[in-house]
Amino acid sequence: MNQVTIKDLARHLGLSASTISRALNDNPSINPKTKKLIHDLAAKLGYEPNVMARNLKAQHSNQIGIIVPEIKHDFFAKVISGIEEVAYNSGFTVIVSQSNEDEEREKLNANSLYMNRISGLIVSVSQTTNNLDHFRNLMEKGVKIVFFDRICDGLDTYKVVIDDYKSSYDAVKYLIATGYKRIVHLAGPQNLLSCKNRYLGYKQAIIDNGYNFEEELVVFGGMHEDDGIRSIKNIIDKGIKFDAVFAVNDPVAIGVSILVKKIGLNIPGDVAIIGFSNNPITEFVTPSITTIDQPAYEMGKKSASILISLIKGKTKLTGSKTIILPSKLIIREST
Amino acid sequence: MNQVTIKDLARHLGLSASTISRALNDNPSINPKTKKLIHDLAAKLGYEPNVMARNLKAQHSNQIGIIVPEIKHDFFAKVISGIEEVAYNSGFTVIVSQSNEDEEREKLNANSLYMNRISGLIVSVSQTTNNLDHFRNLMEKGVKIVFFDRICDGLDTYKVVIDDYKSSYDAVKYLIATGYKRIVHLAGPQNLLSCKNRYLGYKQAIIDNGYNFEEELVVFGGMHEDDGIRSIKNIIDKGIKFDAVFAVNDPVAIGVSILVKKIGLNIPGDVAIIGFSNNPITEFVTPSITTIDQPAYEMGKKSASILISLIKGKTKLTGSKTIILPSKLIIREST
DNA sequence: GTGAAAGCGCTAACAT
DNA sequence: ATGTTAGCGCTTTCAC
Repeated sequence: MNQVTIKDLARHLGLSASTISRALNDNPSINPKTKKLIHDLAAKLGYEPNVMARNLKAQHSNQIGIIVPEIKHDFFAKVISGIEEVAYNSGFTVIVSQSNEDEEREKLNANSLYMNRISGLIVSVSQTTNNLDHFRNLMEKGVKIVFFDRICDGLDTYKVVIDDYKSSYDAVKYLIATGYKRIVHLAGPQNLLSCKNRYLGYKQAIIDNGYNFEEELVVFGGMHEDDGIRSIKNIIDKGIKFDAVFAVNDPVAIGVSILVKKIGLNIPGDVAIIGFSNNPITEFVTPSITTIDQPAYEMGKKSASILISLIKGKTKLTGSKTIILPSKLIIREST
Repeated sequence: MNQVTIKDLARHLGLSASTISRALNDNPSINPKTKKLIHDLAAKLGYEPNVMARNLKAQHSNQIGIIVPEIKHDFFAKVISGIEEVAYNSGFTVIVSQSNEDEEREKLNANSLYMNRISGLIVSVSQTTNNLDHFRNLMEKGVKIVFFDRICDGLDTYKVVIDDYKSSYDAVKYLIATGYKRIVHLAGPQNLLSCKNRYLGYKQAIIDNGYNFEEELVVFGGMHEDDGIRSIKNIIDKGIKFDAVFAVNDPVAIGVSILVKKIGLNIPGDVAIIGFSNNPITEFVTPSITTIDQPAYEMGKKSASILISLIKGKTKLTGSKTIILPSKLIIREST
C-alpha cells in the first residue's frame, strides 16, 4: 500500500502539509501559482486522499449503509440502484449488505455498518425480524435511518412505501368486478407491515363488495416460489373451491402458476392469478401474470434523498414521516 | 454521533487508554479483573470501536470492494452473496458498486474504492471497458485484484471463470447431435473474453462437425433481451434460414423466444434455443429454455478466498492464475 | 500566503 | 500489569 500522502507532496516541494491540504481543497488563501504546482505534483505522483483519515478527522464517513433482505430480488436491486444514483450525486458512497431474511444477520450488519461510522442507513427489514433494538440503538447514537417497503411500527423515523392496503384492495376489487367469486389470498408474514396491509386490503375489498370473508381462503406463508406451491397445494388438497388467487408477491404467484399448470388447470379459465411487485419474470412467463407495479427505482431515490436531507440536518422536511409513492395495477393474461 | 471512545472508558475507570485498548483486544497481559471491569463498562456504555481510526492506524481497511456491471442480474447477485459469505467469515466487510456497463463509471468506482483504501477488489468488467488503466493503477498501488467471469487480457492477476469455450462448444455440439442444421449465434461484445470464447467455441463446434461456418449466421450485439429481439428480427428480415439459436446469454435467449413466439413459430419445432447462465427465468418461461449453468455462488466464494489469500500475502497459491470452475448444460424444453 | 501545532480514535513500542 | 508517548493522514486554529 505504498500510497502517496500529503507529507510526501510537502517534502517534494519544500512546503508545509497544511499548505498542501489547503491547495488540494481549493482554499482561496493559497497563491494560485503554488496551488498549480501542488495540483500538478499530486497528479504526477498519483496522490489520492486517504478517506479514512479525512473521515476520522471530520467525525463522519459520508457513507450510507443499506440493509436489504436479498439483493437478488429485482425489486431490491432496483431500489439500490436508485439509492446509488442519488448518493453518488451528493458525494456519498454506499455500502450494501444483505440480511438473508435473518434477524441475527441483520443485527450483525447494522453493527458492522455502525463501526464503519456510516452517516445514515436505509433499511428494508427481514421477514424474521421481531426485535428492533439494533435499529433503535443506532438511532440513539445519531445514525439517521430511513425505512422502505418492509417497514415496521414503533420506530420514529421516515418511511418510504407504496399504499399496500389500497393496491391490494384495488386488485381484489378488480378481480371481483371481472367476475371471480372465490378469491384465495396467499398472505405473507404478518410482522411485515406491508404484508399485513396487503392482507387487510384484501379482506376489506371482499367485505365491501358484498362477499363473505372466509378464513379458509387465506393462507399465511412465506414469500418464495415454493411457499406459493405449498400453500396452493394445501388449499387444493383440502378440497376448498376457488377461482382466483391473490398472492402477496410475484414469486408466490409464480409458484401458484407452476402448480396450477402442473395439475392441468387453465389460467385464467379455471384460476386467475395476481401477484405483487411487477417482477420482470411476470411478464415473460406464460401466461403473463397480472401484478402491481412498485416504483422501485423511485423508492430508492426518494429514500436516499430523504436520508441525505436528514444527515445534512435539514429538518424542514415537511409533512408526514411516511411517504407514499404511487403504485399501479398491471393487467396481463392471468386475469 | 456522540460515540463512546476508549478515552471515555479510560476516564470512567481511572485507567490509561492503552490499558483499555489492550483489554478490549484481549491482550493476555491485562489483569483478568481489570479486563472484566472494562468489558462490562464498554457494554454498559455501548462502546463500539471506531473502525476508521483502527484502519487508519493499521494502514489497511479489511474491506473488499466489488465492481459488477449490474447487481440486478441474478448471476452477479449470487456471486456477491458468495463473496460476502467468505468475506464475513474472514473478518472482511464488502463494498458493492455497479458500473452500469459504463467504463467511466467503472473508473469512478475503482477510484472511490481506492480512496477508501480497500484491501482488495473483485471485478467483473463492464461491456464497454476497453482501457484497463484504472485497474492497473490500483494494482501498482498494492491493491490486490481478482477478476471473475468478465475477465480481460493484459492484467497479470488471478481470474475465476468457467470454460466458456468448452461450454459453448458442447452446447453447439449437442444441438448438432440433436439434428439441427443451421445454428445462429447471437454473440456478445468481443472485448469481453467470455463472449469471445463463446463465439470461438461455437465456431469450432460448427467446423469440427463438418458444417460450413457461415458468417451470416452470426450476429454481434448486446447482452439484453431487446438485443436478442433485435438481432433475431434482423436475421429473419434478411430471409436467412435457421433452425436453432445459440445465444450468448439468457436475456438474449429470452428475447429470441419472445420474438419467435410472436411471429407464430414453434419452439423447438421450428426453432431451438439455448441460452447461457441458467438464470432462474429460463426455467419458468414457456417453453423452458436450455442453458448452461454457471456456478455463480461458487465463483463468488472462490474469488473471495483467493483475494483474501492474496491480501494476507499467502503467495503460495499453486498452479495457474486462471481458475476454471465446472459448468453444466441444462437441457430443457427449448431444444 | 504560509507554517506550526494540535487532535480525530486507536494501537504499539518502550518504559516502569 | 499498567502508563507514556508517538504516530497513522488529514484538517484547522492560531500565529506570523
